[in-house]
Amino acid sequence: MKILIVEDNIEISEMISEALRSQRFIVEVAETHTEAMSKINLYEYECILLDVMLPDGSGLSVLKELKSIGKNGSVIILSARDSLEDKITGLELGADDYIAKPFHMSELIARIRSVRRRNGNNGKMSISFGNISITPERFEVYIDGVEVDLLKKEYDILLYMIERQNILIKKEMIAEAIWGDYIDQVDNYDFIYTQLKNLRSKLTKANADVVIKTVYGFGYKMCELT
Amino acid sequence: MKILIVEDNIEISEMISEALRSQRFIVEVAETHTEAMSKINLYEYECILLDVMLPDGSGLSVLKELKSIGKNGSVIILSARDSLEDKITGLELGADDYIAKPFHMSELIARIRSVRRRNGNNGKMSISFGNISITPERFEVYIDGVEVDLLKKEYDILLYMIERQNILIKKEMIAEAIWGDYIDQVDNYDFIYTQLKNLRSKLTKANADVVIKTVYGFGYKMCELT
DNA sequence: CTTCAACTATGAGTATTTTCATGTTCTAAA
DNA sequence: TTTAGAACATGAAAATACTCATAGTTGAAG
Repeated sequence: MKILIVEDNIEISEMISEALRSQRFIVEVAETHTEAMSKINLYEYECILLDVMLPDGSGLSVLKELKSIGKNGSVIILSARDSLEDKITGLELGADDYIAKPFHMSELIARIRSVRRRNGNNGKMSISFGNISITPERFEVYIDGVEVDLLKKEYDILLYMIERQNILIKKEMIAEAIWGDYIDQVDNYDFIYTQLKNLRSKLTKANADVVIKTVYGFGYKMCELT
Repeated sequence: MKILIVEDNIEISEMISEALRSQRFIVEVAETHTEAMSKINLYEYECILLDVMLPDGSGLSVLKELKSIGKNGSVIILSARDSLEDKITGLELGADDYIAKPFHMSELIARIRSVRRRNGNNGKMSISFGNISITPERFEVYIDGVEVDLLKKEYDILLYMIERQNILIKKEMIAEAIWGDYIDQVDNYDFIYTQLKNLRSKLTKANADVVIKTVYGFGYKMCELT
């Protein structure tokens, strides 16, 4: 899993590289439009993280050029501001996702994994946190190597939270991600409480060393047991 | 409320569809001038979102052609740039509104609603076929004016099929539309058979004058009772 | 440090969805 | 035209998801 970070600010790219390397990604960095293009021409990257602000041109022009020469690795746009304009232009040019700075590293990692899965890149990737490991292609969950039976909704929630490990997750986001449209303006979240209760109890019973913390008035956070 | 998005960029059209579907609109997408015209000839759309830049001709020519054959659904022009010519030409050709990219989804939705209101369709946004009528906003189904209780999956399927009335629908499409991704490679369609059985029996019990025909080896087709 | 209202947890009951076993219909090939 | 196998239908059972009533927690206001 080779990733190219196109970003002129060295502190930022270092921070990202470090986070990704700790997740066993192989990371390279390009600081300019020119450098990015020459690297892209020389090597294959499975995913490219593209800053929109570069010293010698917009990252979007890299994207454009990249698509015009027929490269098809996944591209995630990093934008300094939450600019809808960049987002639309980026997606229009063929980017796979968009993330606004500042972002949590784990959110970025979640996006990278999700983009990879969407693009069907090699089917054997598993995601893990603590002693929990998930194989999204097979809908299987292991804790300490032992398979755990989860119901579909429980599985959906667990996957969603593990992809966002250590991040505060609003209840609304969970509802939207797992239940989708039908959950527009609900007056209560009983269905989440119940699913979470059951999920938690299964995780505990299987001796998971991660825990779903409640953040009063906000949502939840999946953390490692200290 | 059926909406056609005429837009060649799939990322963008998907972003829009998703936003609209979450608002209970029924959305279809055409990627080219040709596809757009054939869909418009086949079905009635209450609103058409028209990108001005298409691979095989300007969206404006779709608009022109559409007006020349006397279709009167609302049309909203989506322009990649804030181009005054496009706006003027579009409105001159009979578009109902114009919105410049990038736009906020909420703005687009507001425009659609406003256009719809202007065109006098206020409030009742319902889809019907034979004596069946559905109010997607309220998840209600009426047959001969009498409300019929359907379970959620039954409702989903009915809505999906009514939207595609008189069209052959593959089982796979139903599965994908109603059950989503995790149905990928199933070895049987028992769940569809069962849902269909229950839906059919409810429709019959309520004296619907439409019927779900089976097309052996392919799927189903929703037809009016002859 | 109380109090109160909003928020969350939980067990049990209810409803919905899926699976299963079995029977029926359809189509292509003999 | 017969027949075999796949596709589909169906009722009932099993699995899953949701709702409800109730109880416990939290944090801000007094």
